[in-house]
Amino acid sequence: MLPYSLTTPIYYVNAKPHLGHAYTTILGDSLVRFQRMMGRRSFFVTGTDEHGDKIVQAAEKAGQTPAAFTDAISREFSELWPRLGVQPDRFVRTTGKAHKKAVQTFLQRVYDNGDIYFGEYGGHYCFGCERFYTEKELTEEGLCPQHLVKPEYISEKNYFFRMSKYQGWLKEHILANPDFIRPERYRSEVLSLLDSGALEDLCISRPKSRLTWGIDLPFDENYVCYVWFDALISYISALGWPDNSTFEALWPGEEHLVAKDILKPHAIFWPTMLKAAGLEPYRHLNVHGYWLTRDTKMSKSLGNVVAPLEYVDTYGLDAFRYFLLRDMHFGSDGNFTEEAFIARLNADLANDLGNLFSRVLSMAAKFCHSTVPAPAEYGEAESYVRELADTALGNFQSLFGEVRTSSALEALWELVRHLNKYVDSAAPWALAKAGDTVRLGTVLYTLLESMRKVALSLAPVMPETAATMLSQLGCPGDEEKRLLKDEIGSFGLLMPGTPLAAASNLFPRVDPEKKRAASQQSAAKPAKVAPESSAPGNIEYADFQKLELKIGTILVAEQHPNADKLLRLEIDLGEGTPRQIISGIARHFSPESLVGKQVAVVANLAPRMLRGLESKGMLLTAADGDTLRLITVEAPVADGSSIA
RNA sequence: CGCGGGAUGGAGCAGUUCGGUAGCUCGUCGGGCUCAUAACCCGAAGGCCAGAGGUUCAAAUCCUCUUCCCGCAACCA
Repeated sequence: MLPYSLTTPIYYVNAKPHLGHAYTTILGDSLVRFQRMMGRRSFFVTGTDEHGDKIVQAAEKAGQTPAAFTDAISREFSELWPRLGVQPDRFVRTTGKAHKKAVQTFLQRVYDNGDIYFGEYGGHYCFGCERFYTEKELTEEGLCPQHLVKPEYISEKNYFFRMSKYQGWLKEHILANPDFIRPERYRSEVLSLLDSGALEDLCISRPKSRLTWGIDLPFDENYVCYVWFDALISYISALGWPDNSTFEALWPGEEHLVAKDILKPHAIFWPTMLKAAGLEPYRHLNVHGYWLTRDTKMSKSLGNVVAPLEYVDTYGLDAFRYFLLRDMHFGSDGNFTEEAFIARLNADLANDLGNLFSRVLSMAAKFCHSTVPAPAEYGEAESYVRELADTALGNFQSLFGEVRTSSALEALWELVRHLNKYVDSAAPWALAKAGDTVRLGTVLYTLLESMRKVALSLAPVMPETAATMLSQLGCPGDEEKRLLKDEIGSFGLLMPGTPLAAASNLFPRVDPEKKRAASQQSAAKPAKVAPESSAPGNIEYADFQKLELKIGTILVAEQHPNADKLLRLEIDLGEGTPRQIISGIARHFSPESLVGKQVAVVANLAPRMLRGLESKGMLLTAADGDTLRLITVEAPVADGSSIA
């Protein structure tokens, strides 16, 4: 059987890990665990991408060297994965020695093949953004869309990868391999991209005069390699290419897992790069959508992207993993809300699965002294359960293998739900009352054996819970020993006489009302109960004092000339001249309604250009769902009055 | 016309590739059971599948047009 190797993207370390990273990596982990349980040798790679100007900038901002900065953020990623139950076989860093060597070998090889050439790169360069713009990206007047200034046309000598040469080959490859890019919608998107025009060659270098934080080109020491070329090669450098045999063993069985925003580099750059280097393309590019959080639209709230990781602490890791894989249909966007999370946890995990374990183990305790009973003759109902178990597991396995985790879990739940029905119709308590121990044994055995199959199937998604369930069923460690595919068509592995757990409470129900009250309490708590300012999440009073909060009167409010969502405000803070503040509240307030109001303002925020206008401060508002309200005073005060 | 996604019973979604009795979860209402985590089981109500036109024996599904939402990128200090 072919080995299975899977990569997540290597994450760019200019920001800390968030829900999106967590999802991709948990999904990857589950897929790899699944393949392992199907009997395939497997290998799981994740890592961090650490070169480029953005990193240099972010490091400068943090007052660190790029090396120290990337070390720190990279560690945040590598230390997060164990907390999420993820165990990569390799964590690759693009600043690693082996990776550098791989990139240089790769470049040299493509260079020797004649697919890298030295050429002129002309473009509209905006010094504010420190980047080039294409004609299309500029405004109608030919200005930088960010700063609304005329960019300078500069030309620069650079190295180019002859990507255009492989356009025809790539298109044929995608047409000949319908599941090369999946799901279908992204394959279509790539095909239309290829059809829409000639592929341009890819600029793959930056002169050291502009950027030194990168890997030296092997054939010109005045240049470093530019981001994508460097980053994509990590997928093979992680496997030891060009040296060791891991690569030989695993390539080209490679699966890549990415979010839709980086479709183009993976679907177009990467295969053509591989082709140019004389390597086979990967097997599948699996593309998923985004998690939308309710707060995404509300720009004013902070930290909403990290918050979901707190769900792991509140509700448990396995519930979190289950939710992510169950609620997002692969390829589409998904919604992450606490309501949806609790609803899923209660319905699927507590009511269906948890309660099934609870009631069956409890009956086994009452009627069979907590040991596995011996089955006698299977009747029609039992045949149906066995048939359904085969069908459900079969569907689960084929869907999971296609990365359709949501449908796969749904298929498995058909069995879980039926087992609850079967309990009701077979009514073991009635059999016990009537003294029919033979029939009772058959029914309970059928339930226990089916539950074992469910538990085993869930191991890739919920490793901890699966281990608990199997241990309660008297077969601890089976998730390591048993192969999932052997569970189809077999029945009767559980040994009669094996001791069972006396009770089970896998997923306690969550009361949404109480939960909300509790989380509100805990939000209010830290100030009172934990005056220890060193507690994480709290700030020192001195930190608060750094903020200069003031009241001012809005003198002028008008639509930003070049932005839908922004208003341009002039606010009198008692400083003689009013402040110009740009605020993203145009969707919530009409300009007329604001003039004359006294509002709260952060007065000492660093100025920032917004769509061409400078904003010197920030207007404070209260967000209630989608509704915004101004923070104002109960009676008029002098402009410039401070808030404390 | 920047790219893309979507509109299916009260809510959230499958189903659309390859036309053929409209399905799931939650919620609501009625009933059952007592092994269980106020859970589970049975039953019911509730949809002319956004609108208009077309193809077809037959359209949620294919084609054309329209309307309305959303994501990305911009415009979150």
